[in-house]
Amino acid sequence: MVTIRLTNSKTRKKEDFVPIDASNVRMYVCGPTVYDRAHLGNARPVVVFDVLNRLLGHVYGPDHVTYVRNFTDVDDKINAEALRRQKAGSPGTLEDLIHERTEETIAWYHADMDALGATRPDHEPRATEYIGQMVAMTQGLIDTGHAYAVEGHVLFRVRSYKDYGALSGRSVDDMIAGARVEVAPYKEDPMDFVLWKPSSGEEPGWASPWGKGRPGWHIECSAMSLELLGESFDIHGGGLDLQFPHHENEIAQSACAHPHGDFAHYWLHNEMLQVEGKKMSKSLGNFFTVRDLLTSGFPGWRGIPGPVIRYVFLLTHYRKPMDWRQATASNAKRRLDIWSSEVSANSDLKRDFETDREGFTKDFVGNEVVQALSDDLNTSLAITLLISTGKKLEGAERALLRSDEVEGLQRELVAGCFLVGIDLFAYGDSNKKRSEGIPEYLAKLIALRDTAMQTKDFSAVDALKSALTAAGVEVRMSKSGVELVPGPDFDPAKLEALQ
RNA sequence: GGCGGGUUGGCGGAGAGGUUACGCAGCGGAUUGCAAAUCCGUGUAGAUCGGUUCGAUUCCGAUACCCGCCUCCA
Repeated sequence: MVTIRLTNSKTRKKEDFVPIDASNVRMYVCGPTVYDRAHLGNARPVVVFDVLNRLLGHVYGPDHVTYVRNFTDVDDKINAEALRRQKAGSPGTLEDLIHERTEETIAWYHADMDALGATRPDHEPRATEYIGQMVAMTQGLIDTGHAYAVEGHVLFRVRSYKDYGALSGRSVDDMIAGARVEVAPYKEDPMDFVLWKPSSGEEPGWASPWGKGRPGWHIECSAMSLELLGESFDIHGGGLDLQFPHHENEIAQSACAHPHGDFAHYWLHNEMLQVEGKKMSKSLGNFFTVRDLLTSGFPGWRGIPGPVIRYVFLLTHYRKPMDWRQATASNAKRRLDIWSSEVSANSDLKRDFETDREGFTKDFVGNEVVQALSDDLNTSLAITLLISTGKKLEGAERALLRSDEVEGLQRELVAGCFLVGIDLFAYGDSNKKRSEGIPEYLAKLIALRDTAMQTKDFSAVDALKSALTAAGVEVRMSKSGVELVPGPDFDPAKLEALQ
């Protein structure tokens, strides 16, 4: 069996991955707060841990991996949006509006992440469904002296956990030194963080021993991972920005509430996303959602297919800052177009793959690709290997191959792509859909060109060619024939206008 | 101020203590009604300084610069 190696934030080292129970490998990843559309940065951990989930499934069997990713549906921003809607005249109670908002956002999230080829986790718990467990865990922490209730709040006593700060490499004293921490008069120590806080009149709240209130953010993940994965599990993932304080606080809570468990054995953190070299932010004007990219893309484009976005993500190792750039996306699209056209004509292959994608992948994925992914998710190297497989199917080399060799390379390419979450056939099919209407122009162009070859008058050919180019269709002519390829800015409406 | 990460050819981006990464762009050639595309070939590297070594871009140390986190932003 392949040994997976992962960089563990807890030890800062790349380690062999040894599951607690190989028949049930367990992973928890912090999910989104569902108050609005996911932006591109939100998608990075989704793709990273989706690849890991697929790899674990490949190595241990899909039925032997449990992947949990939560929805945080208790949040001030959600409340604010619901309140705004109520004031704008939306019918229903505030609670209805909150529910409406979270349901809507979760549906968006699913649609957007599905488009990126991310498999849905086995469990997607919502914080509001685990309030009882959070209250119980909080009470337990009070009982053992790790937390205290004051003025309707419950606070975690940071000094009661000696390893606090170990994950992020800080000491409580250092943190206080440079600190921008909220100093509330009721805190024993400025670093103490909230487990439960009171809700005012119109805010949503749940009954608790400390009055009507709601859980703190950190306790949510501790309670949900305990419920679904147990006191000890294998992998905990999330963005690097969550390492402190969120993950540090999770560890403190879980370790103190369940001193006999180990909580997570391996902590994985993905680096952040940048846009054209800068941090994505609303003030810089380079902020966009996944949906924006899927439907619009770059200026002049008409949407970027999800697999193309995923491919761009895969080009950068998850522990390095990733830059989202138009040039990279263009290259990615081109590569996927080439790959899908290389395999799309093989309908037997398509049928085999679509009958059982996981089984097909298991059987035909290249060993080197699995090795690359197993080495701390080296997706960039995996892509390089796939490029080299793809290259063998192009150009002069292909002519030297026997048909069974071609078939073998095609299988390897399809399987390798699927292991990193790209379905080449589905991608090809959606491309075909986009280019509906093109074939008739192809026929027209060929006819015009044939005539022109006789008459030597190419004006009609050139006119149609530039019209097609203007509509975003790339025109490729050679001795062997004419090919029309829709580009990212292909606009069917402009094509209609030609008639 | 504290903590962490990074610095590879024009750009992006890997592996390996000694042997071509790779992709894009560039350049030369083939092909082409023109152009694009395609095909063949090809140059360029590892922040700085020091150490270990027969030999380091790869290991160790220092310096410089960049980035992130320390704010319920993934």
